[in-house]
Formats: sequence, C-alpha cells, structure tokens
Amino acid sequence: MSVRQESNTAPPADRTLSARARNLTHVHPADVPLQDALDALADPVRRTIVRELAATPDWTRACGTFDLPVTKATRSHHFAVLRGAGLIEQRDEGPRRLNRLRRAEFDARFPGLLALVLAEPAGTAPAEPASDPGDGASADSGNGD
Amino acid sequence: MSVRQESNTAPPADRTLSARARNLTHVHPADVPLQDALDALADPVRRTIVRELAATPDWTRACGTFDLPVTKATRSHHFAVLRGAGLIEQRDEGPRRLNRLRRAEFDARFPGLLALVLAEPAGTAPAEPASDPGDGASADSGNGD
DNA sequence: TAGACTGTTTGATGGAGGTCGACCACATGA
DNA sequence: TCATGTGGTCGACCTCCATCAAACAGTCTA
Repeated sequence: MSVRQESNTAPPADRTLSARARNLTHVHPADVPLQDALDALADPVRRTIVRELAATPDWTRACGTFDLPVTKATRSHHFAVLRGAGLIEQRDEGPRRLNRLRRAEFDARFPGLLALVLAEPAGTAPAEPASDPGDGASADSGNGD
Repeated sequence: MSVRQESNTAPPADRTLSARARNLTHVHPADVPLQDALDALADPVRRTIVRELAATPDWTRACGTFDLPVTKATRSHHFAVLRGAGLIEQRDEGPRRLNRLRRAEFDARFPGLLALVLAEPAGTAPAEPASDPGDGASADSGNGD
C-alpha cells in the first residue's frame, strides 16, 4: 500500500526514455514530510522559482529561463530540491527541461503553504535583486499559448 | 505609522517592570516576513515547542517544562527565535517565564501554516525521541488552571 | 563531425545557525 | 544571608547547506 502509483518515480528502466529522463526521480507531495517542505521553501531562491513558475502556464518554462542570482550549478541544485519536496514536476523536451508547479497536489498535502509563498511580494527575501523597475516581463514574457 | 502599537515591543523603559521583563522584546506576527516564519518553523525542536504549547492552556507552561533533547542554553535560544517570529508571547511570573502561543494573530498573518505544524505527528522530524511510551503527560501534566 | 546549448555532477569553500559548557542575573524561601 | 531553581548570555565548536568553478553528458543544428 502507500506510495501512490505515480509516486516516488525511480523509473524501472524504461527503454522508451532517454538516459537523461531516467534519472528524473519525482516525489509525490503526499509522501513528503513537513520537514522537507519547509526546508525547500525556506530558501528565497527556491521561493522565487516557485513564484515565477506559478506565473506561467505549465510546461512552458525551462530551468535556464529563470532570472536567478546564482550560477547554473546552484540552479540545478535548487530544482532538484524542489522536485524532491514534491513542489515541481519536470519533463525533458529536447535539450531543455520543462517545469510544472504541482499546485493542486501540493496544496492538498500542505493546505495554505503554497499560497503563502505565492502571496509573498517578490524581492522581499534576501538574495533577490528586488526586481528591476523595468518590470521583469520584458522580452521572454510569460504569455501563454 | 506602521508598527502596530503593541507590536515590536522594545519596552520604553518601564520602571514597573523587572529588569528581566524589560529585555523581553516581542514582535507582532503582522510584522514578520515569511522568511522569518519559515526559518522559525523549519527547526524540529521549535515545532515541538509549538505543538506542546498548543496542547495546553495559555500561560501555563514555563520554558523549562518542555521535554526537549537540548540543553537550557539551546532551549533559551529557540524560545527567542519563536518570539522573534511572532509565534509565541512570553511573560515573567516570578522566576519562571510563561508562554502563550499566538494562535489567532499568527494564523491571521500566515493562514494555514500553524495548522500544518500542529497537524504534524510528534516524533516525525529528526532530533526528536519519538516520544517515550509512557506518554508525556505523566507527572507535571498539562492540566490548566 | 563539430559546435552550440542546456543541464547535471563533482569537489571545494564559506557562512549561517544549532549546540554545548560555563558563567551571570534574578526571584524565592529557609 | 545563603541556597536553590529558573532562565539568559557568551564564546567556541561543528555540522549542514548554499554557492561556485570546472568537467561531463545529452540534444539539436549546421
């Protein structure tokens, strides 16, 4: 019992998947302890990712498209943490790795927690450039399909 | 402007207060950034304090009566952090320092967050003895007034 | 085949914070 | 006045984790 079918997906060697995708292990929010959720959201960079992700449709943002004050190595680390906390889902699309915020599932497990993060004004926490006055949605923008 | 009247109470030198009580600076939850709230609740010992505090009536538990796997120095530190995050209120009663969980105020500022902590099964997070079989409320108990 | 692009992994580093022992401050009671 | 009990402060230690640079691994296009 337990471990939701699509849960802790350590993929059982699926040949239809690329070698890269096979390393993508997801954790369902239902299996995440509160400790991990709080640890994940206690970092300002990760909360920024979550907020930016919430502002765009699912599967439209690759990891590299986020405006973060860290190198790609650190960025990669943060995405892994968010994945491990059941906050995001990832899928490989060519060379890019697209992201989705697990809104409903996560909110079902931790009611209200995600809302607090999304309600937090951007640039409030440290390690954030407090956003530039020119508004962030200049070029890439977050328009949908 | 701002800073709720009873807010960040760095008491303006009140002679009716003991020297000890004068050092008791409180922060109103409304003035607490999400970062501080998450930092405060990300520690398992502090969540234990919050849960134990929620299980007893206000102003009935002194700092020393909590069953924690740390020394009093660390304990004192944790209580200070909780106070600074607007999670608890403290009052000196003789040599003891009594505590109160700021349920309503904190929940108004961070809806749902406190509920998540209280819903967390005790002994789940690390650094907790997973509770002793004899039930915690043996001697001192938490009965109220 | 080579190059550009995207993302991960590894090893090292620095800082923040949890922890402790020791000492100090205050209140109470004998 | 002294002893006790409660709690805070200080300095030191130590672990964890965010961070980076460098090297590696796929994917796509030319």
